[in-house]
Amino acid sequence: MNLQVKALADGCGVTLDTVRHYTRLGLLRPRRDPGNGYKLFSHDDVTRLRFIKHAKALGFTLPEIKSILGHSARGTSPCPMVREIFSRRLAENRERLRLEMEWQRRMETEFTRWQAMPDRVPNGHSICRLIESFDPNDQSQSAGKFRRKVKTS
Amino acid sequence: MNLQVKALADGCGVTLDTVRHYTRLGLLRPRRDPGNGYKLFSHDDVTRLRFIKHAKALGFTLPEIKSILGHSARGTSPCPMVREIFSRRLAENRERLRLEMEWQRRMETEFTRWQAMPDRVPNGHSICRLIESFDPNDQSQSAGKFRRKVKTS
DNA sequence: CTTGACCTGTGTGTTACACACAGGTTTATC
DNA sequence: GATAAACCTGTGTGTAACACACAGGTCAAG
Repeated sequence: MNLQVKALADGCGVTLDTVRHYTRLGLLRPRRDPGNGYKLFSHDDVTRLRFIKHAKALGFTLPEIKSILGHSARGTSPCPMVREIFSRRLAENRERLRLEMEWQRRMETEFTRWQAMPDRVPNGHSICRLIESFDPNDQSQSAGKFRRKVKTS
Repeated sequence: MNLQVKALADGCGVTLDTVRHYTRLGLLRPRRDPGNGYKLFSHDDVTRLRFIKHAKALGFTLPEIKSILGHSARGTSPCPMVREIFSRRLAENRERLRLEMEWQRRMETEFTRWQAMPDRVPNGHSICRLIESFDPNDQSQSAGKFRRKVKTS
């Protein structure tokens, strides 16, 4: 079985760039066609790619998946590590969601307040009154994590 | 007022790298010391940096903030745009949080199921039974949808 | 043999910084 | 005044997980 990038991608329902990305990270290890340097994937890579899809759907990161694949290649059971990572991730997300829900409520309130405020033209002291009138003073930490990508496959 | 990077960062409670980062993005526009090429920030930059902190706490992205600062520099009121972006962000986050909460419940259930499963050593067909036993209600993954083999040139 | 569709690898951009590094500047000591 | 330590600087690179752009190779049709 000698699949080129497109064949593997189409067969597994991912994009070309995804296959290329995983290859660059070392999650897939294609041979190279000696003639043209093209990547050639085996059936083993199909198994790996499907596994990666599963693991990603569960919230594992690519470095974590790489580590799991490493265990697998060395013949040791990755299951304990998998449970541990997953458990930690669940706890993290539980806490993160709690904070974000709380923050969301604050922001909805803030927006309501803005609706009653007039537009102002900026001057030397002020750039946007709406934003500047927000007082982040609270026990709530800086919200750098507020926006974050999520896949909902 | 000629503040170097550290003075501005300390004065506004951000890291050196934050100031440097905003400068690289064009959110701050220091002059340069002709002697040594060091960045020199004005009081105007202090106002901007404080504004950026506020806006970020509200969930605005740096590109959005840059756009708002542009409006401000041109003397037009950024308030309508600010309300629009903020409104859209609120709706996005509402939906995102809803989906994430749902997903989180599924994952907690999945983890409970895993606790009852035995560890297995990987083989050619399986990498980790736990992960592979998860069914993301997805499309079937039958083996017949790969293309023909590619002849190696 | 040439056109055009299709395919390939690699390089770069995305978010918001953090970190590493080599080198310049200021301060403390002798 | 010289020197070493402490402090500061700019720039380059890395992070997560790809998407996009681009130049060039391959292959069937005409």
